Amino acid sequence: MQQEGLGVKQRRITIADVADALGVTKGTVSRALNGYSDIADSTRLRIQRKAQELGYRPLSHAQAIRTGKVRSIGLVLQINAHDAQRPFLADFLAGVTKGASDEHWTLTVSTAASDADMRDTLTRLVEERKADGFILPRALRRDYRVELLRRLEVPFVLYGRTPDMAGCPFYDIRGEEAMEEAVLRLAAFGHRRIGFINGGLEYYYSALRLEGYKAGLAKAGIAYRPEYVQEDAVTVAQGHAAGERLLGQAEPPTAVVCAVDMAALGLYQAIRAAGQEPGRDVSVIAYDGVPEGAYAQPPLTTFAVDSRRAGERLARLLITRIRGGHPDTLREFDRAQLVVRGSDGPPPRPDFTN
Amino acid sequence: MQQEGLGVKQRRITIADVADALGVTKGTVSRALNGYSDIADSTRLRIQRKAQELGYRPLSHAQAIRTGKVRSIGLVLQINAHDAQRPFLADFLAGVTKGASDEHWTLTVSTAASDADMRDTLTRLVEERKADGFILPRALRRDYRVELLRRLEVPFVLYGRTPDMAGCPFYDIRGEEAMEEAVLRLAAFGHRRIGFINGGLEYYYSALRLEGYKAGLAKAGIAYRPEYVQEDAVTVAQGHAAGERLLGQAEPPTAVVCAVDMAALGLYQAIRAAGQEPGRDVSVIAYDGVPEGAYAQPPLTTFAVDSRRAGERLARLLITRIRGGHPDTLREFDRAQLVVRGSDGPPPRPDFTN
DNA sequence: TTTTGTTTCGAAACCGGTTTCGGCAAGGGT
DNA sequence: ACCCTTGCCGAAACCGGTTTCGAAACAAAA
Repeated sequence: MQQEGLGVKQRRITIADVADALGVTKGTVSRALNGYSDIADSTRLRIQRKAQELGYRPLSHAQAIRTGKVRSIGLVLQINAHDAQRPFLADFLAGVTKGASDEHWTLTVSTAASDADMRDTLTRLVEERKADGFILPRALRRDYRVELLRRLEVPFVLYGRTPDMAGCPFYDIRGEEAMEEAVLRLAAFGHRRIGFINGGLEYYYSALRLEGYKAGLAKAGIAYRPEYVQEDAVTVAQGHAAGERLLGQAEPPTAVVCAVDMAALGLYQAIRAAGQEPGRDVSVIAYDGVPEGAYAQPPLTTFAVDSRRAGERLARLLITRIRGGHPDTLREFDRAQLVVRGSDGPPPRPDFTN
Repeated sequence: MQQEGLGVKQRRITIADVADALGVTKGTVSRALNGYSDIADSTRLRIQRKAQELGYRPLSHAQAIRTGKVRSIGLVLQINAHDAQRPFLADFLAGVTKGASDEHWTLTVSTAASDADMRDTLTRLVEERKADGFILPRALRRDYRVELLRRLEVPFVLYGRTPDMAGCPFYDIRGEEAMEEAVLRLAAFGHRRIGFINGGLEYYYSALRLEGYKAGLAKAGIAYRPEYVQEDAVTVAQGHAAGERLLGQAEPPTAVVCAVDMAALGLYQAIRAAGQEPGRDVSVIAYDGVPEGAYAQPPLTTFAVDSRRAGERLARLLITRIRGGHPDTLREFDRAQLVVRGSDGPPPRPDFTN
């Protein structure tokens, strides 16, 4: 346990120490440890053993000066007011650092307040070689970060999808499947008037989730009614407003699917303001799995995403990409997990209007 | 591999380029740019100008190999279930990266799931020189991270205070002042039975805030009643439970100060469960300024902390510490900002019991 | 036996910076 | 006129690794 006290501040074990201990040269040690084929197996074994015994760990920034690779994952977070990713941030970071440190990589994070800021930050990190590649969270409909990094020939991996996915590694959770399943579940309860509150318009996921909602309606044999769809609600306030627009109609929905939990919490307020009770008078199924949903009244039925796993998978994908993996093989999907709580059920009375 | 694409991928400007352009040696350029005194001012100016013109930026990891400093701030986040810091994480990170990048530093973040994990992660980052120093968020009553880094002789700066502050740089917000002010404010409204729901016991801030609460009582001339104090509530659920214990008493408080917003939101539930209305029957003042508080019914009166500023100040303090600043001069305080919303006011009827 | 390969490793250059050392020239004192 | 500083900068070593090049040792082929 690293006692080694009183300020002696013991010198690190360098590659030269390992070489000297074995009577070989630094070059031999380096090649042995890096898997070059011109090293006898017996020698490689001796060197690996001794390195292990001495506790030798190469300094990544010393390697970087020759190789150009610093073994670091870059992550630039967009910080804006309506930021639905915040609740998951800690879990997401935990996942990324897990995936990174398993391979002895590290995570370099920065933040950007605007698109221009994002560009600058990315280019700066690339120019100063602070990261070998980037995880791009929250894929946009038209993602300028992708264009930038492609031009700079810097590896990246997307969290989410974007229309033009050619040669673009990504990890994503099929939110559209969840939306479809939500509609079908509500239809099975007997709902026929099912609304949809969508998430952020600038993100591609909102396009996908809308498709999922429509697919669900189609499978359930319910006609699509544009007035039942509200776009661009990612906060409680926006969900509240969207809910008011939905419930203020002559023939309001008896159930609403929300693309984002926080919007659903706002919808709760709108439902109550209309003198009704969420879950009893209006069913709600949402998506994300934020902790607040579990404490809401009634507890929110939702499709939970595993942000930690997402972070870990993204880190792994990026690392193999940087190591030369072909982009088209680096694509991964997961499903959101339905968590049944108390906000959905049969409609208050059977509905024959549709 | 590394096919070196058809993109010209122009070579970086190195220190040698600058030197050649001016007919001087690398050493001269280096010393000029790093403020050595044995360089003529005229030469220094020429070199600075040319470096600027060419867009030369030294590679921090190339510098690091000689200097041992990578110009990176380390941040290891403890990830556990009852994590009150999550809401602020994005803002906090934004602040830290702002403070860091202003000085051309970067932020290396990692996570730890347990104390042992935290130790390992810190030592690993130190051994591999991934960070020159650390920001330690959430100071504990007895902070083993401080002991560890002291022993390793690695610079750090604490977010919060800890009992033994000798030679320990820190930034903190005086939560105790806020608690005191909250009590006085409630007393001014006419409350005499003021409860207190404290935060996480393992953190030193809870000791301080309890003192602040007591100081407020003393100033208001109200006797301290131990049964009015609940400890260790940082989540909605814990706040709910603490609220039940408070309200279940024969002579329940008419106002409650909460050390943590999330606990206050739980207290709301307990108040309603007791058939009363928060803000009208029981006043609540809390601390943190989480966004959920603004959307709660009634909106929560609270002392908001500026996490972004905290992150930025901490980054600056750490950097000057690493540059040799004396620890005892690196101490900074801020105040929390009272945000008056709708959860506090006069007691329902005057109280003469005390 | 000589030639030709192979395998394996040492020697040294190299990456992009920093830092030490010493020498030259100008200035100051006597 | 001489010595001694002092200011300024070039030369070269150095940091901890990686990578190239070539040669020694041995085996296989001629």
